[in-house]
Amino acid sequence: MARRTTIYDIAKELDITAASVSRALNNNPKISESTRKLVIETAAKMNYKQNKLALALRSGKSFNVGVIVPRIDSNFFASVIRGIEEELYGHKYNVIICQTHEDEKREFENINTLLNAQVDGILMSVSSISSQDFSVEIDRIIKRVVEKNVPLIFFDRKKSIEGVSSVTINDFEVSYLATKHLIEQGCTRIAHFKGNQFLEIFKNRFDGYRQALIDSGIEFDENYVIETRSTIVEGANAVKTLMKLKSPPDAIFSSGDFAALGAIQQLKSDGIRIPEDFCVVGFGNEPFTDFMELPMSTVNQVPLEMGKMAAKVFLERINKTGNLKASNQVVLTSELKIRESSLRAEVYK
Amino acid sequence: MARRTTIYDIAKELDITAASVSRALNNNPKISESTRKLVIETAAKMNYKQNKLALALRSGKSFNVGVIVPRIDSNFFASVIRGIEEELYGHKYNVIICQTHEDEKREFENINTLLNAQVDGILMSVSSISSQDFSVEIDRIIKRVVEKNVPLIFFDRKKSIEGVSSVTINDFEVSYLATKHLIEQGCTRIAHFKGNQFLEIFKNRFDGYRQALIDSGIEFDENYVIETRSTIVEGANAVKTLMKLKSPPDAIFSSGDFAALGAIQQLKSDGIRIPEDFCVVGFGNEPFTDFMELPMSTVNQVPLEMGKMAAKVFLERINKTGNLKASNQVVLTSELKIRESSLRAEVYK
DNA sequence: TAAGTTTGCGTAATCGATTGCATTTTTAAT
DNA sequence: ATTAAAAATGCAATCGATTACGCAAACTTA
Repeated sequence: MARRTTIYDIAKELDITAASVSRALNNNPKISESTRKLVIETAAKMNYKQNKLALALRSGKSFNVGVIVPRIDSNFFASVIRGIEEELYGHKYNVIICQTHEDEKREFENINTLLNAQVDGILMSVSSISSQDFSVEIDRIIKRVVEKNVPLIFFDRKKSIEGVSSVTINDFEVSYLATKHLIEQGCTRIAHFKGNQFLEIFKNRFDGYRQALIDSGIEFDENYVIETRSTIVEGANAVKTLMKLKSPPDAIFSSGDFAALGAIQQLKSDGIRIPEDFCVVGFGNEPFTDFMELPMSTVNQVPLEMGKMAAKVFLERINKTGNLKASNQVVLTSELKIRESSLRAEVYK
Repeated sequence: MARRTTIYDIAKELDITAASVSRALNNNPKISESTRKLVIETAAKMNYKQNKLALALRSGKSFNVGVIVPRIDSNFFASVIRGIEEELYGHKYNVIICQTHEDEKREFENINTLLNAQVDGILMSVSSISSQDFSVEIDRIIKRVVEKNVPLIFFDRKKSIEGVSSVTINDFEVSYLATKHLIEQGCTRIAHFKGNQFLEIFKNRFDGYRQALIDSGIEFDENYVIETRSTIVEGANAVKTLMKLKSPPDAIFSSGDFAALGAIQQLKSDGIRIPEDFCVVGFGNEPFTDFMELPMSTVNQVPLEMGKMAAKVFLERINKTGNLKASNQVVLTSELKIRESSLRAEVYK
């Protein structure tokens, strides 16, 4: 391996010291113009490239940020990461990706790995939490991150922890709107696929749904609420359960697109007409929702904006060394996309 | 910022030297059991975490690999990255993500950034190339990477460069199969949406398509081949052009799913029946292809396997220090997924 | 020309960990 | 008890860059 040129190599070449080379390359005023020119030329000639590792060790800044997501191959997370990368690119930061696969253990490991790698910040979306015990443990390690003063920014799946910034969408409001929309379409028995209630976003979606019912004078019925992960299979199973009720629902507001898709597939194979007999609204605006046989109503979580905003919050935090405890809770406005799966012709209402 | 504990802190605490602490923590045999125990306990108590930056500087191994993709928010690339991350996770490597947005300039920049960050390897899918000049320039910088002996592995969008490993799919063969399939369905005037011909994968897809025609005794007609990027708009426009021909085609084999989708949408709005009047096969197996009104035939590029394989090739390369020049060209078998957009009932053939 | 000021550059410490070599301590053998 | 061998530990260099400090040369100014 041809060893890479260092400032010492340049120094030797010019018979000066590495210190001068460093100064020449860093716009340090304590160097003569002539030497600077010489160094810069020689550096170019020798194809010198600064070793960021050495710089990072010395300066304490690695110019890497860690991003922790449950998985990367979902449109939402991939888009958020795209946003983060784009925003940070101009600021010379690199993005290190970690996946948890919704596994809390992996979450600890990832946080530790990133801290050991001396990242300058961590942007994360927390994993589904399987138990209160884990929740407590995660809180503990997160507090360690905060104590170390490593900027931590949650996006989407946040936890409310003092001193930690977050970027989320208006889950409650948009869920409220979605449910209201179903009511306006004439639906009266609206079911909900709720997500893991340890996660605030899913709690908020559930709350928004319930509040909309209450405000519309519709009785809230627990039997219409099923906890599902957002997969086609679980959505199909959930809707099967629902349709066995004495008084089955006539609409679903799902907290995830895939569960909604599973429900639609199941309903169709049962001969139920959508949207005439049954309306469905999903959540996430996965690309497929727009290309389906029946385009699905859903919520656009503005992932690109979310990623960019999370990156911006990180950059702000980095740039004000004082005022360390200030945390920043950004709430973006999401977009209810009404499509055919929940849009009834007037005659059906 | 509470400074992180270092081995020197532990050394001071126990009144020994950092060297001994290091040995104790690294299973070095030149240390007594008693000291080792003491050090390990104290390290735990003081919440010591190894600084990977210092280790990387000293050892020359950063345990980071760079991944360069045109964009991360496509199902294909996101899945490949997932595969890479999963495979490398167990080997303690981290993944740094870079996007080029199909911009050659960004591609240079990203390669340089990664080299400066001292990554232990680069896995990349090259960007669309806008001109021969750029192609030459990219070749030059890639050769620099090879000279520096930094492992470089192409996946999917490879370039043929000596000493560089690659993981691809059998683009020619599967395109041949897809075209043959269309012929078997009774299609006789098969068009092709080809991609950027500077990229081998698109060239291979085109060649596979053409060879299948020739081998089936169908005349190859240049007018049936249109270069498009894989977007809905370009696909729709391309099919408009095709349908204006004196003898319009009765099938399309598209080198991308989105262009195929655009074509289908356009054909439908023109009242053309699919698959009865017109068959379409895409490429990429984007999730939406399975959830469309008419599920689309396409090619599953096995991105997860591709990512894992690329990571494996990297690991192999790392682990054999000798035999440096050996490169590894892995070709995975992709899967033609025949769905309704190209599957005619017997009566129509 | 003497004194003070500025400029340019070298010396050496630092970031945190590892490791070859030297030295000390312990153990074993006679 | 003596000595050799073995084990444990310390010393100091190293990875590559930055920077406070100090010294010497050059430049001002009177």
